[in-house]
Amino acid sequence: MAEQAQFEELARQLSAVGAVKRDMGRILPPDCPAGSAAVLTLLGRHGDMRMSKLAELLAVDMSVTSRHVGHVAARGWIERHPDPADKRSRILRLTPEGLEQLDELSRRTTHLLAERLADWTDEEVGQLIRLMTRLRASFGDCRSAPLRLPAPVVEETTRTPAST
Amino acid sequence: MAEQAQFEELARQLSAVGAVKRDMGRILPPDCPAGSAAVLTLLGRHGDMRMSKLAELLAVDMSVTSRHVGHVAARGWIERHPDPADKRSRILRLTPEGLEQLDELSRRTTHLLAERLADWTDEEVGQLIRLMTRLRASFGDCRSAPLRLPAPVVEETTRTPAST
DNA sequence: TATTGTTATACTCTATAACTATA
DNA sequence: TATAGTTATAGAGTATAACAATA
Repeated sequence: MAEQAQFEELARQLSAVGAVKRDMGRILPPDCPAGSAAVLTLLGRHGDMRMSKLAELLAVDMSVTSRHVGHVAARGWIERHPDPADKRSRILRLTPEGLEQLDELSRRTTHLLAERLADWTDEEVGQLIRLMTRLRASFGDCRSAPLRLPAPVVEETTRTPAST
Repeated sequence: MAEQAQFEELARQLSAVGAVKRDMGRILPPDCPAGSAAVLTLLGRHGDMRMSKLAELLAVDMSVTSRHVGHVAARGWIERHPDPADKRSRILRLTPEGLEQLDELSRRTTHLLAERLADWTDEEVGQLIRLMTRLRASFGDCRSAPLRLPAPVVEETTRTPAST
């Protein structure tokens, strides 16, 4: 088990990594915001799937997924086919144009990372990937398990209260 | 230098880490969204500072910083003192109430991470912190250096390689 | 009655641009 | 003229809730 100071530092790093994400977002092709890029990437990796499956992989609510998918479909990058096994479902599939868009995405992100991480070794990048993957796994499907808050210590603690 | 497949995977992990951040955000105290928490955390760590310095640490535009600071100041968690050396500037300082709020933040995030990362070793957490820190450093202050996009492969590459 | 997916609404975070007040 | 900070506006991402269609 790690120490408290480490946890605080990790929390800080998680908060700050947003800057990196935003930097990545700036190179995305027109009409293809981060949400759309994530949809294309996951469909490219895992193949055709239903909305619910995609929402799970994206780790966002299905309403959010629906919006992203709508954006992507409106541009002809994916198609939504009815699921013969369940008429409520829709099967998502990349179109050839979607594949092209995905290739363009790969080119851009790869190029950016190659530039930014020019002095990283293969092993270092691999290690970061492994740790981030594990981090996500450790949080996993906690979206249902609200977690126990530490007893709300509104009053006396280690620190003297500001007597009002 | 790492391989392309690694860069794509890292991009995916960066995109997906948002789920972890959102999970962390759900435990924040009332009236204290992530932006406010970041302001308090950085002031607690680095001590009093000016807006511009805080904006740099947050790695966001100063207009964004101004909004977050306004929110935090409105709740009495920080004070904005005039800078005697430069009347355009304002020095930010945590109040005792801000310190309490910061303690509560620490408690909650520490508790959550201790729960989620119960099976992580001290060394593993430290490694993730080091790699994320380095990642941020590698991206660094690239907000000014727009970066060269890979030649827009729409038609033939009219312009190639940016020879430094 | 429960589940899949969509839509409406609201909130947070962010950047750009216009503005003020100082330097 | 340039810089520090504020505010207005707009865009992206997300969650909740209400809803439709089907299981």
